[in-house]
Amino acid sequence: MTKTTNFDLRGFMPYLLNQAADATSREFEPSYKVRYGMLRTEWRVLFHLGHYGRMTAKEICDRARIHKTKVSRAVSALEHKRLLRRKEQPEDRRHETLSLTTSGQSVFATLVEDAQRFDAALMTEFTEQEANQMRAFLIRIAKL
Amino acid sequence: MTKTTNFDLRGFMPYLLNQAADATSREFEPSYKVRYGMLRTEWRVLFHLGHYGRMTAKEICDRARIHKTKVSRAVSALEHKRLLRRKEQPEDRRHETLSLTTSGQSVFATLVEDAQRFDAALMTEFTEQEANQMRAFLIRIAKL
DNA sequence: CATTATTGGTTACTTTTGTAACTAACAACG
DNA sequence: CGTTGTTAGTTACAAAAGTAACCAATAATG
Repeated sequence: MTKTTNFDLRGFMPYLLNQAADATSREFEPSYKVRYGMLRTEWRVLFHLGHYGRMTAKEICDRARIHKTKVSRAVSALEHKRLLRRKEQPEDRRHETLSLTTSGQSVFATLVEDAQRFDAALMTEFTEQEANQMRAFLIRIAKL
Repeated sequence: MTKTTNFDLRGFMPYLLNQAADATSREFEPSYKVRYGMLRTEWRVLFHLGHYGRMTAKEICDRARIHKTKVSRAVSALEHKRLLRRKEQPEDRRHETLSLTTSGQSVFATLVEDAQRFDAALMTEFTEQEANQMRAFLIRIAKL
């Protein structure tokens, strides 16, 4: 006897969120991958530093909710690309403050434009009100 | 001179979608991981078979938008767990139809309950109307 | 202050994913 | 029919992510 359920994946929020996240992320990926050989985590770290200014790796972990090993790897990758600089804090030598180099800032500026263009294009099909509603919803879901 | 931009990640849709998707998926993961040692892709394959009945790996790839190698691996994992059965089609021996075993069906039934419970809990903070709006939005974004 | 705990960060090792090349079966075309 | 192309699916190898153990610096405690 084959038991039939009425459960549909297309109503299951985690599934829908993943599909939507995947679709948009894949589409946006080339923006940083092709030109700068960056990985998603690197992009995120760059954006946190670009937006919030200098901060420590730990702060990035907390704000962006990325595991410290991922951040650690992204930081050294960005350092190798000379987009970011570390500076050990004399008052607590465990901390190192991270900040973008000049070239990091200019890459950030370019990528910001790409991101804004992408987001605008993505949202053309929605009203401004819908878009804001969505953002509010996602922020609540993600408990950001 | 530190150039300040007004770009905020918290308004960038791909970022928000990923944060929300990650948050919910991580929370839901134990449901299939702890008890059945399943991976996310395995869960998805199981759910496609559970919901749509017997189908081929290719169909799962297309519907669920999962790469064929991932599906291939998930299928053999589920097969090893005796949750799924393959059957070669005589009219075209390249195809193999997949279907859940009895035990696969009962695992599916249990997991459906978990999923429904999880989704209900997740959505308590939202009105039914909001939830539906969200789903509609995500389906459009994901072009499902 | 010596010992233990905690914290920021890295590294080694394992698991999972992505990419590309491959096999086997069938289809299409000359 | 034989060659070439396509399709479903697997496998081998490389890249990335997760986990846990680790190191060095500081904080907390007896």
